[in-house]
Amino acid sequence: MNISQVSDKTGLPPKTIRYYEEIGLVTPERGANGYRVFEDTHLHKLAFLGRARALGFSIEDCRTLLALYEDDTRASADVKSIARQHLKQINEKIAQLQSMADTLGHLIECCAGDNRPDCPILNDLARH
Amino acid sequence: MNISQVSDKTGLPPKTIRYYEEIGLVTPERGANGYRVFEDTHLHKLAFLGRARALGFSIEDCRTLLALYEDDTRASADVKSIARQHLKQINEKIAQLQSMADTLGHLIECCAGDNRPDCPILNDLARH
DNA sequence: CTTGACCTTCCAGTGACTGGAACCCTTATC
DNA sequence: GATAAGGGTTCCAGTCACTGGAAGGTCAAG
Repeated sequence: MNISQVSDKTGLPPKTIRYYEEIGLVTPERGANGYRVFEDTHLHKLAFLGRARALGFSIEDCRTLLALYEDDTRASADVKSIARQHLKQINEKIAQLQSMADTLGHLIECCAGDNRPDCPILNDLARH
Repeated sequence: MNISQVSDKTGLPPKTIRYYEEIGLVTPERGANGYRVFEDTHLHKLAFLGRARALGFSIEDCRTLLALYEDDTRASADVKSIARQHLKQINEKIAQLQSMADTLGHLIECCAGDNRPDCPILNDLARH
């Protein structure tokens, strides 16, 4: 399989696939012409990576998850621990964004949004 | 005022203040010794920037907001428009993170987290 | 034989800083 | 006057996970 077929099947851009090879997440062989040759195992791994990334896991988490996936003697506790930690960070991020959104929403409501210069948003940013 | 005093008063690290100068957000004079000399106006602008960044505005948005702030003939509608657009992006990001969190939370609940290898989290990531 | 769609590598850029090295200036103390 | 601590300065590299683009090799169809 060539890279564009893998791209189509996994939804990952070719650039991303090459990048994943560069950082050692997949290691496809090369054909006589220098093209990467992907096997089903690579396809499978890349799809795994795509889904893990879609859940927001960092590349390093993905590397660990992939290693755990390949390790028959893994403990599910290890996977769960990574996922829990990640979920915690997501929730913290959500809280932070929500706080921003609340503040912004309030300021926006207070702003007339007309052609006069008075603006509670700027007033708040400039508060002394 | 020297940079560390400005840092103390604004809460911005000196590195960040230098960076803001580099990209033209503030333009302090220099003393005979080459040190940056900050006036109250700079302090004020930097505090403004700190608060705008804390609300998640991009540097380019901050640049625009600062320009609007300094423009007596501004229309509050312009400020409101920037804020609205930003709020929209925040809300989109929250929705995306919330969706991740929901999926992750479900998978975590389903995972025994013991020393056996069976793991619904990995199964989901590896689904065919 | 040419065209167009592939593939390759390599380099640079993204955003908003952050860390570190190497070096200069100021102030206080000995 | 030497020295040491604690400022300040510049410049370069690194972060994260790609993404864009240039320059060039390969392949299949007409």
